[in-house]
Amino acid sequence: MGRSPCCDKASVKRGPWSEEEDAILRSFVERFGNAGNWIALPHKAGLKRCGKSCRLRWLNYLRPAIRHGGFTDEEDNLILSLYGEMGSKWSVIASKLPGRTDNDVKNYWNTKLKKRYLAAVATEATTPPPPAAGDDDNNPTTQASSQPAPPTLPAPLVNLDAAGLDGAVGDNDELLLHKSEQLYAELMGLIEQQQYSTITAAAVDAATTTTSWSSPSTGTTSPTASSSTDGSSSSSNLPWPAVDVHDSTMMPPLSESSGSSSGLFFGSHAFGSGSFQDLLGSAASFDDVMLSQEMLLASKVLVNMISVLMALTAAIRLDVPAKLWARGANAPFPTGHPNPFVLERLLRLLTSCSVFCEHKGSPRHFALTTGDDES
DNA sequence: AAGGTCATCAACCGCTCCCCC
DNA sequence: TGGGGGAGCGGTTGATGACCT
Repeated sequence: MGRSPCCDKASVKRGPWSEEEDAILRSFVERFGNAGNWIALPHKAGLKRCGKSCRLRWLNYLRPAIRHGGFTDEEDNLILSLYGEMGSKWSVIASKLPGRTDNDVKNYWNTKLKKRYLAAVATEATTPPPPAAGDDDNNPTTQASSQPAPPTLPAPLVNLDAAGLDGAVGDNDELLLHKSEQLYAELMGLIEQQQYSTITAAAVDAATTTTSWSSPSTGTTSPTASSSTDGSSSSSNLPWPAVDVHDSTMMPPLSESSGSSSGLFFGSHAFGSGSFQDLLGSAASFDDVMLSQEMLLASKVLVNMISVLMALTAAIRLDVPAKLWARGANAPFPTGHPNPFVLERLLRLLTSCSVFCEHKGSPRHFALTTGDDES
């Protein structure tokens, strides 16, 4: 029992369209549109084609202002970014690219960009885990804020060094822009992943009633699951506390005034008294966060990391496109709970940003320092 | 030169969404 | 309110050409 087919497949022509058929379809649609019904259009136009086929042919090929091939680097980056943000929503992605069709974008992804994307994932999979807990010499926070030399850090998700960023970094703005786009895409992917992390409703309710943003150090709960040295192993079962990530008091002051340092400033007022630095120091080994059972704290680390990463990736964009910036600032924040795996990855991504800013020589790497340093 | 392999992309298929009756 | 049907979408297929052996 299936639904009836949209057309009689025995009586319609299939396969590539001829120039004559294109001309008939183009002429008809330009005069009458789809006449209110794509299914009926081929009969009215005198075409021996399925209505769906006519629609597809018009939308993907005959429609005016359609561009085929020749994707620019900017389009590549946007597709990568949007894919990381929303996945294979090709129609939505195509709508952001004037003249591009969803079919074109989908094909381009499958034949070109997907390989690049998978290569990045493969590179990430071969990188070593973050250093063990208590290895203060590898604390990225303290070194990024007080030492000019790049610290010894966990391997970045996006291998910036492999792209030749050491040395004459400032000479290759295109590369820098590309890398920042990669970071941004990775970040949006993490946010999406975070949104799908699971937690029981009971744990949510329990945590919500016992935690408070204003006193992070006291808002603790005891997870029933044991801590793991592998952050990804038990993530879906941990009863992370609820945290209202839409609470404006938790948000750093994102601003579009990229020319002003204050617009990218993340002071102690945004994170609580120095909590970001403290947390990042702890999170240099994510296990520390787990073992300390400072679950609420960890929740805030996640949110703050996302905020900082958004600003960082926007800051190191050399031209900071307004639309991208706005998208970063307004992107939906996770409403779930920190998945340890995601948190660990975020830490490493943040590390990448930190190193990147150091390489870039950007004065904005103060984003990794405390608010007190800026005043 | 011929056969094989791979990349590309137009087109198709089947499903879901959503509007209308 | 529920069902029918068109529109739209994402995944997949297949034809074609380029490249390799």
